[in-house]
This record gives sequence, structure tokens and C-alpha cells, in this order.
Amino acid sequence: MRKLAGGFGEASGANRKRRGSLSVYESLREDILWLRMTPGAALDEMALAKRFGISRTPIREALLMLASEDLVQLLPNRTSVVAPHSMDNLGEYLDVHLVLSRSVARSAALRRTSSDLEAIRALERAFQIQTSKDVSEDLLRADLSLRRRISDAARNPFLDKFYRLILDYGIRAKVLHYIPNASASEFLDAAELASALVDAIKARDEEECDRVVTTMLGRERRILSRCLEPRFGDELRLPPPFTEKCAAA
Amino acid sequence: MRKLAGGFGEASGANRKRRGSLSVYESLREDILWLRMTPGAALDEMALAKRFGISRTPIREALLMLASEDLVQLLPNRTSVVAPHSMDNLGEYLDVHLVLSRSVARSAALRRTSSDLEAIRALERAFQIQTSKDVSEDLLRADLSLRRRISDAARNPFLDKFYRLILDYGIRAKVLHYIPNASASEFLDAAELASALVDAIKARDEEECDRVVTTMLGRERRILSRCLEPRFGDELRLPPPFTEKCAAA
DNA sequence: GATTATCGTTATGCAATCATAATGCAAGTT
DNA sequence: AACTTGCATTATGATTGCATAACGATAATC
Repeated sequence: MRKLAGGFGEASGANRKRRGSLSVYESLREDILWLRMTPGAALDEMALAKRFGISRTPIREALLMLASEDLVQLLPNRTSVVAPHSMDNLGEYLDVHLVLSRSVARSAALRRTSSDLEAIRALERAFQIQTSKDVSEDLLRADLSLRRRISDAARNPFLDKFYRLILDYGIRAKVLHYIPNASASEFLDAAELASALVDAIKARDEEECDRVVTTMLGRERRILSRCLEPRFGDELRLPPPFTEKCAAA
Repeated sequence: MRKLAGGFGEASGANRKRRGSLSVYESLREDILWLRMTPGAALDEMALAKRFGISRTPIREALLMLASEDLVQLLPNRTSVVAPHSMDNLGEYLDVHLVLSRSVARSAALRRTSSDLEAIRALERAFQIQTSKDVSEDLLRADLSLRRRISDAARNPFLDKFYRLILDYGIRAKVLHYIPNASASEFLDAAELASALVDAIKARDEEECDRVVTTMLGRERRILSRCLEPRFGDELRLPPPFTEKCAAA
């Protein structure tokens, strides 16, 4: 009696019926990162099991994997919650993001192959196209694809792992604060910088890569910190019951 | 009326009977990192369940957590194995290790409190004592404790997470290649450098921290790479059945 | 005699059930 | 009226059992 892959809204994307926990993991991860689930929202295992049409065991495994990326908080003997989104440690986040980004860029400049360069160029063009439109999720996705491909070219599995973790962890902050607050001119700026970065990678100019990346992230820092000064509780929309839980934890 | 820690055999070490999967995780993690389990060894879930006296589900959860740290390879529908220990990407490892270590040291210099400094001094003394003895696991543990405490003082949760992951991931390489190959004089050197590092953190001298850490890791790189040139398959002791599996994967 | 196909064994992936800790409500007491 | 105590509810943590995919061995064939 095999149930035909749920087909409930759900992630039926392209997973050829592989491990159920993996598809649940990926689906939930996307939902959390792109704020389709509210930070602090409860993750009831039975509800999720019903939603995905499978039993609780693979759900638990998915939550465990998400918890190891700090996207889910596993409270002992209590319902897990989507990791609260805090801007408290934005500074620390950006510090690490900068260090890793510079490392990635420098390594990519040194180790890229010509086929790396082709793929990077293609993704850069896709990014350029997006920068001419309105600021949207698609822009962020194009940006992410470009950066990840550059990280591939850097050929350092350790660096790649950390870089992707940091990159993805920052998606929520960008969706929340970047999209509504960044102006078009700033993104034209980003387009020029992206172009300069790829040029520098092509030229194998480590120092120039470092400079460009530092400038890029400096711009991002400015945009994000600009959203920090005014009231910041408004956009979070944490339902009252969770605020105190988060404070307690 | 709290029930006093059920205490079914196993691992009752010091964990007040919290989630079984956690104690299994910690126990297996130690075994893997300190090479009490051979890299490539099979991790039979039923055998582990019997060994720990619990059922397979928490075992699976522990393996999942270990897999997210790349300490276990989860092969689909096949028995999981302890992550093979490869020196192929030692260079990439050391690159990331250096970047993170320098970042930690600089941040610790800036953000340490005086109580941080006290704790760090204490751990440094413990390390100094170990350097006067033979090179052993205890020396490595003292070194790790010192570095972790410095990372605490750096007060950057993102950096701390990555730093600890990299630090721990490197334990196996050190146990394998560092302990039998490092000479006493090199460890006296390490002792002086550790002292210099703590001094620099005390003085809040970022640049000096950076220099000292760079020197420290340069020494380590030399020792490790020295073990790389000669035959490197000997110490690994991978049983024949796993070598081809690793190659295939 | 070597290769291939088939079958039995084994361990994983998942489902369903049992046990326990935490929460919320209600009742009783001071 | 406020606080505490106890119970029922609920969801997690774990156990058990079942279906399926991969591995090993045997046997059959060329």
C-alpha cells in the first residue's frame, strides 16, 4: 500500500522518493529561512507528521538536523520552535561573515579553473539581470547562487561548509530588513561590485578580491545596521506567548 | 517527586539521565575523535543499541548529529561508518583553522574581561605543566581547554561554533600524527608561545595575538606536514574492506 | 572453470504503540 | 481574593515490530 508521495503542497519538487527525513528537512529549512514560518513558531511533531503524510520518526530526524544548524530550538520535553530571529548578535554575525567571505574570495582567485569562471560569469549575469528589477527574493537567490558557486571554486570543503552555513543563516535577516529597506541605487552598486569581484577572480588577483569583498560587505553592513536603529520589534511579529519563552531560554 | 535518574547501565557517567540520544552522541563522539573507534569502522545500529542498552531510535539520532559534524558517514540503506580519516585535504583544513584561530585571538584580545583572563591563565598553567611531561592525550586536552576558553572570551557565538568544530575535527589528526612525531623541544616552544598569546590577550594587543597565533599554527603545520611526506597509509590502519568503500564514496 | 542469476539473510527506514515529563485548569485552603 | 496543590491533558522520548533495499552465498549456465 504505498501512498503516492504525499503530493500535499509540500516539497514534491524533485525528490525521487528518497529518505523522507531529508525531504522534510529541506522543505522545513526553506520555510524557515525564507520566513514562511514565523521565528518562534511552535513545531508540533504530530502536526508536521500529518502535514507531510509520514510518521513522527522522520520528522524528528529532520528537526534534529535543523537544530544542528541552529535553525530550530529543541527544548527538552517541550515542543520545538523555529529559532527566534534576533538582531542582538548581528555584529558578531557580520564579523564572521566577512572573514569567511574574504577567505573564500582569495581562495577562489587562487584555485579557480576556467570552467569555474564560466559558471561564475553565467551566475553573475543572472545576478546583474535581477539587480535591474525590484529588490526581491529572486535577487537574493541569484546572489546566493553566485556566492555559493564562487565557494565551490575555492575548493575548500571546510570553508565551504561554514560559508554556506553563515550565508544561509543570514537569509532571514536579509528578507526581513534588506528587501524592504535597500534602495535601487545600492543594488546598482552591488552589481558593479559583483562584476569587479568576478574580474578579480578571473585575474587571480587575491588582493583585489579581498578589497572588493570588504567593500561589498561594508555596504551590506550599512544597510542592515540602518534597520537596527529604529524600533526593531515590529517586523518580527512574534506572538506574545513566545516572547517570554524566548527571553527565558 | 523527581525520579532520581533511572540510571539504566551505560554512560551514566555524569549526565543526569537526560535524553539518551545526547549521551550516546557524546560517548560516540569521544570515541571517534580520540580514535577509540577506527576510522571507517562500521556503526551497526543494533550492535550500538545493545552496547548502550537502549533502542535503535536514539542511536539513530546520535548518528545523525555526528553526521552533521562529518564525524560519521550516513550511507543510504547501508550501515553507517566512522568518517574515514584522510590527510588529503590537510592543507585546506589548516587554512581554515588558521583564519578562525586568528579571528578568535583578535576578538578575545578586544573583548576579554578580567575574569576571562583569570580562567585563561589557569588553563595556560595547566597546559604548561603538561608540556613538561611526555606528549600525551592529556597534553592535547589541556591545549583544547585553553583554546576553547579563549574562544569563550572572544564572545562570538558564530565564530565559537565553527572554531570548536574545526578544533575537534582535527583531534584525530593530532592523535595519529602529532603525538608520536612531535619532539619535546617543539612542545617547549609551544609552551612559550601559549604564554606569549595569553600575555598579548591580557595587553589587548590584537596585532601581537595575530602574530603569535600565526607562528603557533605554522609550527603545527610543520609537524603535521612532516608526517605527510613518508608513507601515510601505515598509521591509518584501514581494514581492507573499507578502503575500496571509501574510494567508491 | 568462470560468470551470472536467483534466493536467503541482514540491517536500515518507517510506522504504530507505550511510558513519562511538562503544562493548564480546577478545586480547595488560608 | 490570592495562592497552592492535585489532576487531566498533551506532546515528547523511547520501544517494538514490519516492509524494503542491499549484501552474500549458492546454484545454474555457457
